[in-house]
Amino acid sequence: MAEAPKNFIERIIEEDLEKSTYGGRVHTRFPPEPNGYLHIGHAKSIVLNFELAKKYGGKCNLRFDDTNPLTEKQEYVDAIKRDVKWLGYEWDEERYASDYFDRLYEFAVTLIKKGLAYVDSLPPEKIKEYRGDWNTPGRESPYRNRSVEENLELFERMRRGEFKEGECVLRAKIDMRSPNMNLRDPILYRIIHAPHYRQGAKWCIYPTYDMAHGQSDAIEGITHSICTLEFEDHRPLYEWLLKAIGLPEPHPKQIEFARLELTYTVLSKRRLIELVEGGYVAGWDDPRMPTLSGMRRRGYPPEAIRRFCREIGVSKVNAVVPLERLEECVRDVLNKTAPRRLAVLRPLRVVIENYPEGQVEWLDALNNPEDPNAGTRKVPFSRVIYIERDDFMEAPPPKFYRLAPGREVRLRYAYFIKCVDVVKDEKGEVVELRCTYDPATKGGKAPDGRKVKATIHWVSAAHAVDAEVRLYDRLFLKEDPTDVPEGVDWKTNVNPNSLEVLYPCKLEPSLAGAKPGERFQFERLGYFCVDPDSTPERLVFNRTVTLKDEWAKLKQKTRGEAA
RNA sequence: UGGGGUGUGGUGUAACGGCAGCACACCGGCCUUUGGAGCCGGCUGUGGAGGUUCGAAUCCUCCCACCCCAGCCA
Repeated sequence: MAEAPKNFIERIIEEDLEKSTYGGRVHTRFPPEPNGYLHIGHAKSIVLNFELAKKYGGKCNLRFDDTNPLTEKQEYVDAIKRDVKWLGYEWDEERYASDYFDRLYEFAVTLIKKGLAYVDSLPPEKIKEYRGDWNTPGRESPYRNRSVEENLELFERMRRGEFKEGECVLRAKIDMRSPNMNLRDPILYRIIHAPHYRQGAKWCIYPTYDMAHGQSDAIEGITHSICTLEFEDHRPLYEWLLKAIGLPEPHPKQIEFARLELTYTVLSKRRLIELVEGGYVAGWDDPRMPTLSGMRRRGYPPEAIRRFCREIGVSKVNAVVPLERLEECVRDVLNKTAPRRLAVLRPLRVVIENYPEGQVEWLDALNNPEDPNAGTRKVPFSRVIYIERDDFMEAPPPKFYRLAPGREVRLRYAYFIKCVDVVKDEKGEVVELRCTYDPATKGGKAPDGRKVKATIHWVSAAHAVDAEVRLYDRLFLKEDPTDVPEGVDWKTNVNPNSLEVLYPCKLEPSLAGAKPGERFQFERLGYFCVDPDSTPERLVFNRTVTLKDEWAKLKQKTRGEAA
């Protein structure tokens, strides 16, 4: 068998395995901060970390990087755990950086004792000023050379709450002239007089990311600490701290990869919050949101998201992936798994003149042509049916194969019908079609072998179940939603038509008992998922994704050429 | 402007000194009781200039472009 192509991270891991850098161990972690909901970008990291562990017989922890009590909440922890599980992963250990606060404090004391950290009493503005910039080396704080004893005492007083926020911080003593800003005496501990959602009022000093992350990795025995590209500059600090504290070797290895970007999507926490708080969407789980909870509600199967994350690969190149690619994965999975049903979204009444009044036939329909084991079901046929408005045109253009005056088409699983008359209202709008059917074509087969160009879907009017259907389109008008002229709000790129609600749509009766979360293909239309808002009295479906539509593409193309 | 990183078809990724491959998209054909699915075929690429080498996407030099860094966020 041909070797599966390896990404650069797998290469590094295999080299470590070969050299036994970590005694043959592989231990990764997914380290979210519980201050927001997980989105498709996190999914890339989740899939990467968990599947790397699995592939090499290692472990993967779920670790909450909860070092900032101002923004973190248990609610987010719960949501994150739910989403990771939904995606299909089980962590080996559930850890919290906040559980390490005691040890982290001891690490800080160790650094002070080694003369590698000091309490700085410069106010925030001064610290910023002393840091310099890219072209100017920083200056050393006048407090940089306090004695170990003084630093120890000051740090202890910080812990006891004797200082106000901003009055002092603990800093690593590295190099104020370093071209890497992260090495200009980075802040390790700051004072925040706020209770922590897990630690309560125990602490009023909290470690920064740099102080907490690598040390947490080391505590947990993480071997490969995978993060995104923006932390590349932090790696020297990551390594410096591990060594300075004297954590046992081998130290975990930080590896950076490019985060996911998707067209027609924003993934920054800040922007996602703006969408929710600005009322552009109904909430974090709005089916238009790129959050995992939104996608779940939209009807995306977790398998599709996993597949997508594997397909896009891992590298260090900032890459924007077309949204269509995700949708293609969704279609792929649903095509194999979603039961087919007949549903008419925009009903047009059709009377079959030569079909006996009052007669009903229950016809056999395949549940899934892709899956022979899916079986069949019965759908009722009668004299009055609904078809899709789009499936009829009074003056059909070339290449339009569906119903038109005088034309014959097949009703899926039923009969051939021919349009003999068009009924309009006073405004000239088509309100009803009069058709005839050919009794010899029952089941959709013509014994004389004649062909029709199209097969359309339909629902018996007398048996139809009414439902609300929510049609979703991309949330933004532009591939890059943040692309706006100077001074213009990026949210002007929000698509005003990203949601269209249809009612009453007509469903075949077998859909009557559909439960929230159930997914179906409405034939010729797309995949649909029952929304949690759905009740037995009023069914609500979300359109997950449309089917590929050659006709729509053709229409668009000819329109483009005409323009 | 200092530092760190990255450039392979339209898009995303392989090839790690030896035939530039794969997937998606796109185009064409076949098939079809979903204009779906499936099947077959096709197009398009190593950022640029030098150099080393029998041989360079790969090594060297210079240039160009893009991304990240000046939070007591992560």
